[in-house]
Amino acid sequence: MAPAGSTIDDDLWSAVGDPTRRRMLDLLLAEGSGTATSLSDHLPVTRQAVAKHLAVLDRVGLVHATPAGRERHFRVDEAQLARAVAQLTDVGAAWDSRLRRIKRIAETIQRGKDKDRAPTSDAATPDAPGDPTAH
Amino acid sequence: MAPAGSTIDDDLWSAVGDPTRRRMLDLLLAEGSGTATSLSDHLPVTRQAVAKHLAVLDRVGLVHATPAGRERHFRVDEAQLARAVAQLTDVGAAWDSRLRRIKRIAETIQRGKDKDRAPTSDAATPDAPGDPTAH
DNA sequence: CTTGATCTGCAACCATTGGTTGCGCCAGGT
DNA sequence: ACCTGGCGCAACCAATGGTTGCAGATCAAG
Repeated sequence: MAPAGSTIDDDLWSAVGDPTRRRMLDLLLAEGSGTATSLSDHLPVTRQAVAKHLAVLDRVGLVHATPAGRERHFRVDEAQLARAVAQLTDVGAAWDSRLRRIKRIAETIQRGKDKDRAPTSDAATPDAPGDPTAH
Repeated sequence: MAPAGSTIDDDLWSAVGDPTRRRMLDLLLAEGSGTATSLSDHLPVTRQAVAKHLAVLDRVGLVHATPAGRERHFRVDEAQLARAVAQLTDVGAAWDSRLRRIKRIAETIQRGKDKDRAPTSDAATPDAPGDPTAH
């Protein structure tokens, strides 16, 4: 267990990795903005839990708060979310291509002479519209 | 906090959501197969931790083990991983389209902005067909 | 066959985190 | 002035990622 290399933006990933947080982002995107309590109305968790999640999302810059009277309105930082999405599709694309290559090799080996490819079950999405975000 | 909708395939997501598990899948894909100890050699965590992660991945069917002598070799279930990748890009696409539409709306508003401003009217937009976290 | 080196699984234990309840505080509408 | 609704903070609980330590297999030699 030697190398400690980590994908620098793991924070973004794990921020988006939580189902609740994904749904929160969804709601925020759908409604434009919202407070902890307003979000908790549409979620199966308490206001305080939502507040914590908002804190997390805020820390990685996926949302940011604007105080309005006695309320704190949150809205999504679209640019940052775009970055996250880019990473998502990035990883997806990487794995996808690997799977594709492996599958190709397997076929090549199996039928040592036929080179054309057959419809290989449930392939994922085609090439991701990949964003040039590292890797 | 009312609706308790939990996306069925959240398991797949959170399985892939962990950075360590992602790197494990990466290693397995790269090397074809591996054991807990062999993987832990290339990871910053102990063998036992890797074993636990392998258990998780096994439970959701992303990998499966084949006993070989006194070792247990794990290899990736490509089909299942393909499904996971599909979900990844799926969510990514959903958010992406939302971001795009929002941008469009923003432009529209800016064009006609001088007078009346819609409070949260854009909130009522019927938006995407389904819960993007669902599939 | 015995010994020793590994590879494995199991158990106890710690730290983080998602979640809850409960409280006190402050902004506002009546 | 008063009550109401929204927030933050603190205590507390359960699950999980991670560690160390140990007992049980199994292979390779001696």
